[in-house]
Order: sequence, then C-alpha cells, then structure tokens
Amino acid sequence: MAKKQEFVKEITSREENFSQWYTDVILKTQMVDYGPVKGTMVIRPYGYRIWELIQQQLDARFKECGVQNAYFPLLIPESLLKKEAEHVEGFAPEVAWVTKGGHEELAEPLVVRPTSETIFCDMFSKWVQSYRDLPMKLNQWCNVMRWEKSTRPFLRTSEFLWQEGHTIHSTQEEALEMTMQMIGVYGKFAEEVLAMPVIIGQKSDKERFAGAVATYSMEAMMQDGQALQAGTSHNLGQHFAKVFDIKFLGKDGVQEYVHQTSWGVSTRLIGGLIMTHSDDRGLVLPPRVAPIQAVVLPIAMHKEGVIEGAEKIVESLKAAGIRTEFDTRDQSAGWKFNEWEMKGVPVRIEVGPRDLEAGQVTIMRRDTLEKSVLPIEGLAEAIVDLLDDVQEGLLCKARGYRDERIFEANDLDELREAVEDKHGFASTMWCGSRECEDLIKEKTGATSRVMPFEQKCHGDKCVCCGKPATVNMLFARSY
RNA sequence: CGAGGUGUAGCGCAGUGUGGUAGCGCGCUACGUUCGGGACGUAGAAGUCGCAGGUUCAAAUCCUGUCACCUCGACCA
Repeated sequence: MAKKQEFVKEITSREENFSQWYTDVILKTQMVDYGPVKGTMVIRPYGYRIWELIQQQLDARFKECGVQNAYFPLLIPESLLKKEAEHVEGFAPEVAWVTKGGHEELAEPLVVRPTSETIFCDMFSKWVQSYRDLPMKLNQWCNVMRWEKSTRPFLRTSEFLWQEGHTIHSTQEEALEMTMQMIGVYGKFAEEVLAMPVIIGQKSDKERFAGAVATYSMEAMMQDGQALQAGTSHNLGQHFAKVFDIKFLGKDGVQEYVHQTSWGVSTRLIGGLIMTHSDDRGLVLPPRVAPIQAVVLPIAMHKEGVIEGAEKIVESLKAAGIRTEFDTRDQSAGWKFNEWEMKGVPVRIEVGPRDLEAGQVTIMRRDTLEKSVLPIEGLAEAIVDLLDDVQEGLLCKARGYRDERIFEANDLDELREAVEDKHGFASTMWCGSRECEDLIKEKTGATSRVMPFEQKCHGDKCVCCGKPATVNMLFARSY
C-alpha cells in the first residue's frame, strides 16, 4: 500500500501568476522546450501531435473550399519584399536577414520569410494570363520567422509554424467572399475542434495587416480575460497585384488586375487552447485535438488477469477509433493519475481486479474531474459518446466564461474597469478615429480587437471622445 | 533601449557576510518489498559553481570585466 505523501505542486496556480502557470503547463507536460536561440521553441512530440491534429482537420476544411497545397521558398530577396511600401514598413523591424552564402557576401541580401505574400505574388504574376486561370487558391503549411523583442512559447515566438493561404480572383466580390469564407472556416474550426469560442469581426485600420484593404480576425478570450487574435483573413484588394503586375485577360478582352486574399492561423492556436481550457492541474485538451483521448490504467498489475483484462479493453477502444494509451509502466497508480491529468488526457479508464470481477471499469473525465463507473460491455461506444460530451462541455464552459466577461463600456472609466478590474472585454461604441484608439491604449492598456460582425449597439456616443459613434468595437488587453 | 534580479548536478534550491577539497530535495540507475490518488528500503551514478582575468598558500565565496537569462516598462498585425 502506497503511503500518502505531501502533494508536490508542480504547476503554479492560475490565480497566483497566470503567465507562470502557462509556462509551467507547457514545459512540464513536455509539449515544448526553449530553443537554443532566444525566442525560439522546440516543439516536442506531445505538442507536435496536437499541431498535426489541427493540421489534418483544418486542411480537410480548406480542401472543401477548393484550396490546394503548395510550397514556396524560405528565403525572399530584399527587392521583392520592398516592392509593396506599406507591407515592408510593417515587417521591416522584425525580419531576419541572410547576408552571406558560405563565405561569400551576397550581392542582394535575403530575408527569412515573415510571411509569403510577396513571393506568392511574384509567382502569380507568371502563372496567370487569362480569366480561365482564376480563381487560384493556394495554401502552404510552413514556418515563418519574425524577430520579436519579447517572446512567449506558442503565443509569440521568433519562429513559428502556420499555414498561409493566398488566393487570387477575377472580381472584387469574389475576393471579398473568399476572405469572409475563410474567417468563417476558422471560426467554425475554433469552436468545433478546439472548443474555443471566438468573436469574428473586422480590425481597425491601426490593427490591419500591412498592405491589406481590410483585415478580419477571430478573437478568443483567455482565462485571464486577455484577448488572443487566433486567426486572420485579409482582403488585399489590388495593391499587391498592381505592384507585382498580376494581370489577366478578361472575357471582354481587357487586361485587369487580380483581386487577392490571404489568411492564416499558427501554432498560436495551441497557446490559445491551453489558456482557454486548462486548469491548475495542467492541460485540459478537447478530445478532437488530444493526442491521447483515453488512457487505460491497469491497477495492481501484478495480480492475475488484470493486464489481460485491460488489454482487451484497450483493443476494443482502438477498434472504435479512439486514440488510446495503455500505461503499464512500473509506477504507482497515484503517480500515473497525476501524470495523465497534467497531460490533459480527456478520459481515464481504471481497470483493477475489483472492476474486472464486477465486469466494469472506473472512469474519470478530465474536464469535470468526475469519477463514474461503466460496464465493460459496450464500453467503446460509451467512451465515444463520453468524448463527444467532453468536447461539447468544454465549448459550453468556455463560452459561458467568456460571455460573463464582456462588459458594455460607455466611457473611458468603464472601459478601464472592464479590462483592468473585471479582467474582460469592453464592448464599446466608437467613433472610428485613430486618436481615440490611441488614447484608449494610453489610458487603459487596451487595444481595439474587432468590430464584431454581430454588432451590438448600445448607445450613439464614442466611448472616448463622446462624439457620434459609428460602430460597435471590442477593446481588450491582448497577447 | 530604461530599471531591477538571477546564473552552483536533468529540475528546484542552499552555501557567498567571515576564502579552507561541493551540499540538500526531486528526478535518474540496480536490487528487493509494494501497487484502487504522487510508495518504501538499501546501494549507486551524476557538477571545469555562466565565462575571462586578477588578489591569495588557497576562490562558488573577494576584485575587475564580460556573456546569458528572467521580471517590469518601452516595443510588437
């Protein structure tokens, strides 16, 4: 019999220090480690598996939209990046340069891609001639590099993994539709797969992507009330097309510039996932992105028939398509309980001699920490249902949490109170001016997040200047 | 870039005042006893004390320089 030992807390509580808690969770669950170069991270197998699951499921949704995958080079010539003025200005402070090839100084320096608009455009201009070539919808899964001043694993790292979609269309309407379609795909994906509720809307001019006509974003609320921009979709208009000379011959025989979009989500989604669901015991993963959905723990393994009994259960779960881990390591049961809880496995299945005798197993679900008993007969089907339940439960819980923390703010003081004291989002009426946006940032630390597609009008005066308001804007402190 | 802090075993830390042969907890290895919420015993392995110089018979400890990292600002689609 194992003696009870004082519980050694490995993870800082969220209440005490949210950012330390976050770091503890990702390091101690062995999802990532810090890389040798400052601001980089090594994604370990457990973390990478989550990314793979995101990739698979998101990519399938892209394909449904007629998007094809491709791969473009890591290095971009300086001249290409510089073609679009606003674009280069936006990224200049954070690009990494390559100036040497072997021992030779390069005639033209190269940048490590911070995003690939320019190189896509360069190729588009060669590939497109006729309206019959359009639309062209491409996507690539790759890494990008941005030399950030301050970094945090998953949320802002110098190098990160993402997908970037780039499409070109013959009409403005079609490009706009594509932009909207993709932000919609992201929003649905975030809620259905990551169980992460998001608010979709348009960014202010200040927060817009460098070179875009309009940027749409999905914003999620983390458990400390800060906002996370979890995915963006940009309507690039014809800016890039004009600079890179991407023209096509229309049905009417007239040369026209294409209308363009780009959209992306990154490994930041994993950071969002963690800060949305996890608790003081560690990770809580939604079943659809859990590398291990169910762990089977044989109790008192040395006893006759336990391993065999558990093994049969494992086989039946695997046959039902459940990602199952069979943990037969020589460790105490309590130790394993904690280990798998920390790693966020949605369902734990204990199989002990007493269970087997009674033809049942003991179940614990990670989201509610509730224990229950299920019969071995028909267990796999029951677990499939349970996983669906967990998935749904997590979304509901997160949505409830978020909705409670969106506060209407009618003046600067209420806005500050919403983000600072109540740790939430401020829903405001805003005049649309840059001056007010800057002043709000200065006074409250909050930045504009999105003008939600679902506008909630609650007044007619700007939260900052009191002049007539034009739009409902969410303000929040953000990552 | 401004202010503060920290570098000692894989991780977390003590030791630095007053210089004297490197310590603790966790983890790791082997064997045995255990096994339904972080087990126990015994025996082990593991450190150029961030780096470079200086003072000294002797430096983790004192002096000088330097590097790295962390926190808070600033900055950041």
